[in-house]
Amino acid sequence: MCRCTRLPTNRGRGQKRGRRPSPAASREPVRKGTAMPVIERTVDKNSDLYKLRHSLAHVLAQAVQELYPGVKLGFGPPIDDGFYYDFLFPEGVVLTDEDLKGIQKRMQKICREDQPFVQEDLPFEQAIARLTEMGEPHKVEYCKELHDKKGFDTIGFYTNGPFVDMCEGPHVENTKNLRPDCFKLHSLAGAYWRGDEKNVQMTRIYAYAFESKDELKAHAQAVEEAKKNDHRILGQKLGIYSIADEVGKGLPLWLPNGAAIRHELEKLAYEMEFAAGYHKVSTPEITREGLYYTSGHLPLYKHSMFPPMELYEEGPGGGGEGDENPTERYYLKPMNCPHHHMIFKAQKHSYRDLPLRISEYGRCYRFERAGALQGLTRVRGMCMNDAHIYVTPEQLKDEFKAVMDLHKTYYDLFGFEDYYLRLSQWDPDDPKKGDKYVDDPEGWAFTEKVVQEALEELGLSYTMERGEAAFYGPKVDYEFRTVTGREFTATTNQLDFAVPKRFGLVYTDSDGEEKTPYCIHRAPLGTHERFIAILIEHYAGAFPTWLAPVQVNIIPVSEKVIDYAKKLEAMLRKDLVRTELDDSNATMGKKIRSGTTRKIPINLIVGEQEAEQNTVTMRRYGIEDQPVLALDTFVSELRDEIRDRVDVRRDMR
RNA sequence: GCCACCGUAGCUCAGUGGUAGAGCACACCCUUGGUAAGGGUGAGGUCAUGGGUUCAAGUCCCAUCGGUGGCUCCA
Repeated sequence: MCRCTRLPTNRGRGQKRGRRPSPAASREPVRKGTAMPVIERTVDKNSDLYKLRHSLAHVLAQAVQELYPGVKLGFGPPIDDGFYYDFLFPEGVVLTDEDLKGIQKRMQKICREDQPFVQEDLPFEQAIARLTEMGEPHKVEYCKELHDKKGFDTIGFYTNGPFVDMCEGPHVENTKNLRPDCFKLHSLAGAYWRGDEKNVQMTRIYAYAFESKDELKAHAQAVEEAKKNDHRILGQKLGIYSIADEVGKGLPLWLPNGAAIRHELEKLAYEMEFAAGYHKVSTPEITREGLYYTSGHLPLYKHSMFPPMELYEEGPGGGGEGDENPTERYYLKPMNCPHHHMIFKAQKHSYRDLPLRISEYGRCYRFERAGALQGLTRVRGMCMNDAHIYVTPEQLKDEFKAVMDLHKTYYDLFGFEDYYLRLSQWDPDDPKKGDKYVDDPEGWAFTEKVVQEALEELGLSYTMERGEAAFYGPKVDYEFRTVTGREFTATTNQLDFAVPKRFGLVYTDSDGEEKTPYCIHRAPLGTHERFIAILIEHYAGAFPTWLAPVQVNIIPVSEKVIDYAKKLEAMLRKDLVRTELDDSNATMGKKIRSGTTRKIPINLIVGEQEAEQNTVTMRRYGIEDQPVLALDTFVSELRDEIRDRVDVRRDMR
């Protein structure tokens, strides 16, 4: 991509006009696209911080036991920014946010006491006896597991004051080492025992904890600050999307500004895919059920699909109560792959056609559970940057690598740095593997080797997850964290050695034999919904010009120059630049403020001087200097900036 | 789906049982202004929805719907 031609970024240029800007205090700060405050992801178990958090978790349990006799304990580990503890409260006791204050107070009291942490190891039988006597059924269960499955002969316990917990440690020496002002209980949540929703739901209390009061305060502030970049806040403020009860949860409405971003992403994808030899296709959003038996979505994926639309002899809606047998069932598509396979099948293919790459920004609908929905990151209706690539075994690795390269091109363009790759493989030792994976150990061995080699040949680092594969093959996911700290798979590259066979897809090889192709499922721009959520947060709502919903805002100094401003607007719009003219009856300062708070990348000031000299004064978002540019220079350089998708503020993010 | 909390104007929020409020945004008028909020006037709400308690409910209770934070699940 050419980056040599670009509009001046205004930095280092001397041209300034007018007064100095007013004091910064009156301004909306130009936010950086920061993610969550930096958090230690893996705290060393012997570090002071780990001991502190671990010990405070015990103090929390101790305080809760004192205040709510009869409470049962679950797990209480240190986490990234503090710790939590899970409790099962006696029947009828419901904890609310208000109660946290009282618990925190009791904890602080314990911290002021002189209670040494004393460690002891008990033989397994004695440990069970003690936990049983303590009335801790969950601890007993876990203790047995440590013994039976992990071979522990002795079990560790820690005692401080009146409180005893089964625990491997380590801890601080004494509760008085725990500062009462460096932790804060901040939220309550339901959590299933051992993370299994078939188990009882316990009450989890979360806390922040740091080594000093200042760090705690800084963390709480950073969390507040990060929330301002939340795509749900900015999406509302910048008019990107809206979710209306009347339409349905998880079904976003894209406002004009959001639709403009979608348009740019689709244009980007089209250009990249066209150049890489993809063929664009289009498929319907509803489909007869039979296709999903072929694909295996029914019944395997049924829980994530909207229930079917049923047709009866007498027409849609049916012939009434007695008419129980629909003649046809249609489903909203949850994925595009079955349709793309049908497109492959619609024509006869030779090995000469391969790799055959078919792509579509396809709309899919999934019945996500209500509690899982979240802004744009988790929705029920989505539009996916999908493509399926059919290849011979020989082509598989290179094509998989080409998709990884495409990812890299996109990620470099956006300047993404804060993400990681996750390689998901099957789990041959999973007792339920028959339900989760295609039963073809050789296929798994081959494709996993291909994927791993591809990653290594490209020199990419990744984490490996056993048991996280798709049912048809291994995959590489690109994982992101939102400003609120949630992790999401943004984009994906998957290998499929099973489904083409189910569909009976074949190509004629050079030897005249019909063979089944491998398939790569890929979505390097993910779905519009999740990807735009990431972009909003990444750019803190201040998009580079090519992606910005409104690219140029024209601010006439007075009505005297309205004709010049209108001419300018018409000229830019003719060039397909998303331009607005602020001809409202407001002062110039007000218009600048408004253009800036809307994070429009370029505000143009035009007054009598500009009109006379055929120039514009360019005010870029987040950049102080304001050059005066000849009109044709501005237009041609803007055109280049947009065409080359240059992000002039890249180094400032 | 489960646990906790929340739902008042387009947005952000105040209003703890007795005549629905503010700021921003919006409309109109004055102002024609050279770099982050000029002034005035006005419109806008069955207080999410439906029941209940009460002489009286935005306020108390119940249910439903929606949102937030988690758990589970996932692009």
